[in-house]
Amino acid sequence: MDDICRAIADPTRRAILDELVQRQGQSLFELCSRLTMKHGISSTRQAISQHLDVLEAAGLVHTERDGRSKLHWFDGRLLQAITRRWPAAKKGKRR
Amino acid sequence: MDDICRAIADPTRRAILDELVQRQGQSLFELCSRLTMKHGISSTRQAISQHLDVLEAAGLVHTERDGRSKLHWFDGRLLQAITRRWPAAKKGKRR
DNA sequence: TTGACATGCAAGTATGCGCTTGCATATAAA
DNA sequence: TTTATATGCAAGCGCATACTTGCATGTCAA
Repeated sequence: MDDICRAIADPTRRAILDELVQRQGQSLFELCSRLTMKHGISSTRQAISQHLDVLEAAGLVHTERDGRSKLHWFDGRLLQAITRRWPAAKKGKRR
Repeated sequence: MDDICRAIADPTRRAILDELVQRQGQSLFELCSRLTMKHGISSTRQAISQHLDVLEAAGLVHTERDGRSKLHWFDGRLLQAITRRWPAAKKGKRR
């Protein structure tokens, strides 16, 4: 839970998740160019790679090697734990 | 969205949300003692107060003054945006 | 093999953030 | 009023972390 919440605390990592939702199975290079083009992110390849490590360690991204590329898939199942832990209903104020 | 994700990235703030879910309308002092007793958190009152400011700025906690106390309510509606933005389904890997 | 391509590793830097400390403000009781 | 209670404000410290830089590893084609 700690890893998940910290992983989505960074705006670049949230953009990476957005990108993977739009197109699963992207390589590091694909992600870098699409993040630059569509999300206005000007980080280096190494920075994106480190973000992907964080997302993978949190269980939000799964990977698979394909030759000299490494492909990435988003998996949002663990995010459900957030709304399960803190129900949305706002209880009325006591008066 | 940025405020929400950063707000739940801290373990003490997550414990505060847990406490408010269990008992809404707590004052700062109530929260401090209950966090110490039940969650093993040994932060000062000022630290908890700063965490509450972050949670309130993110819209996850609403407050109301009551004499010299300030009461706090949890509101988890904005947390729904997380699972709405990133659907849980994990698409199959392409082979 | 050589060369190009895609990623991995590691050290250094710098900003952000959680926390403490000290004092100030506001409300309620004596 | 004086005293105690509950919270607010602000400066400073230390650590975590996002980022860059440079080099290394691994894969494929010619």
